[in-house]
Amino acid sequence: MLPDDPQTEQRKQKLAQLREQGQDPFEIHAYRRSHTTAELASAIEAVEQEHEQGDGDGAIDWDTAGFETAVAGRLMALRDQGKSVWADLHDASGKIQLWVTRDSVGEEAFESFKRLDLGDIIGASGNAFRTRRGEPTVHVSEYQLLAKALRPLPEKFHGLQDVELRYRRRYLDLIVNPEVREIFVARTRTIRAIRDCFDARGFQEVSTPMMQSLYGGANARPFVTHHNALDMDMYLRIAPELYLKRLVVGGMERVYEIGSVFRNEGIDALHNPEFTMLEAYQAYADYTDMMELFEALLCATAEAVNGSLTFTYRGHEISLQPPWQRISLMESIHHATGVDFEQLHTDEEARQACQQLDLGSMEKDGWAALLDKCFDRYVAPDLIQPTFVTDYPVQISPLAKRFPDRPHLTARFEPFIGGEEIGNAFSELNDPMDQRERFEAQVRAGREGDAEAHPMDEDYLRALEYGLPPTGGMGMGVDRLVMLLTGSTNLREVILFPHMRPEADTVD
RNA sequence: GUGCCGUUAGCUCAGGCGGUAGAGCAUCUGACUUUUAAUCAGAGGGUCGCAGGUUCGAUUCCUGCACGGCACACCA
Repeated sequence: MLPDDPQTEQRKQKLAQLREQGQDPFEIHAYRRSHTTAELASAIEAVEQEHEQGDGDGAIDWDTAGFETAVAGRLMALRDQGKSVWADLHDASGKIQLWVTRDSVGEEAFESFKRLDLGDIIGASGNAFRTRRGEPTVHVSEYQLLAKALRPLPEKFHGLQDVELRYRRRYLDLIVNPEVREIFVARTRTIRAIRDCFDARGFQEVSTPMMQSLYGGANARPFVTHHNALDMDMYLRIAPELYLKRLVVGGMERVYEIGSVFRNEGIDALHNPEFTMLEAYQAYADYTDMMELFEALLCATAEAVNGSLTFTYRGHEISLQPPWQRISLMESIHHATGVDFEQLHTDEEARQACQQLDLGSMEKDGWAALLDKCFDRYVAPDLIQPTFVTDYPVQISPLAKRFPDRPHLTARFEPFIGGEEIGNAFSELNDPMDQRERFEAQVRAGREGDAEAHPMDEDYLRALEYGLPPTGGMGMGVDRLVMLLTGSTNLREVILFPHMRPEADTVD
């Protein structure tokens, strides 16, 4: 059990006292309210407008014009004035002021109202009115304690600042930092806009396994778990890709999935081991269709969150107005660094060519890793306005289709906004023989120490052998999109419960 | 994983060249029937992250550990 501080001890005593008096708040099962606080504020405004439009002369007499209301929420401020108490009541929609007077609730209830604590959940009913200072208020005639808060809340003015506590105790963060709730409203709107966008285009939302006996669809290390009854290790998925394409083989021509994926790697401002991925596949389409899809998705989500196609991210004014620019991956690197990866054919040549650049230690890096480093360092940070980076080399695109006339390149792109990659898309490789060779190359890379290489997936190859239509596919990190749209600079600001090491006191 | 920095009251933060600490909010007592970071008067509250070491004495110095932040590494 966690140790109690004196304030908690005091609150527990108050609860014990209530129980002795037969007023245990935890015995209450429901409270029927007539208004949320936001509804009540607009209802009060409506009364005022009616008064103004009618033959209303002068001030409203709230004793007659007011109306009965019942609200419920968390007590967030108490301003005791002796024979009257002002309180702020917060609910999910906002807040409302309560005015409790001795005359309105009676001597006994008035005294026990004063014994309530900040954080207590109460329901209150009474006459709605607006104070002289303009605050919509309920003049309480009856109230009920619905749940006792046994622990004191963080400070009302500064809120909860400690980032560790904010993430560990997100409930507290949500109670005292109203802007946090806004971010998660934006997140919900984003996901709803994504669904609307796909649904309108005739896509079917599906769920594919999160626990898999074989992982794939991305270059990442998986988490391993164990199924006891089957006595077998399983992997948490790193991507839904290979399952979704099996569905396209099965005739589900337009599918998408929004769900968690898990990657066993470091944690930082842009990475959480579990994050939310969107993937979509469209039969008879190619990667250029996916570009349009990205443009449509970003526009729809930005409208849903910010009501505009332009927004500010890290000081940059960004416009999502389509069409977005396109640049070729290797040309952009050539342009920025003078290194032309298309002319480099071995790891050694690539290392030679990169000597003059500031890439840190390169001994372990091959051609592909150096290309990545060059791009990340010299090109990506400048891709502020939405840009499709195209034509990825086949070596680093094991699931993407080649260009017939340029077989070393794939019909693949990654969109960048604000200097950050927000997704990945390509024309899907549907040639089972080519796919087998790509897997074999991955398996070789794995044997040579690439921990993120794909394993061989015979069933996926068999599915391709039944025939995958030409298909365009895309993936997007939903959390990063929400970061972008909300101006957040840390992924954990848009994930309700980001991963943390266990807190010593709370585990046995 | 490596390096640097941090951890002081429920919360937000000061402070201490080694002699066990302060403020604001919150809490408690009292005053106050239009307040809203209410106000006024008074009071209580601390294993200074944990464990060792040095020392007459450690919250302060040293070492280790835990958790967190930032950077790098790994990685979308």
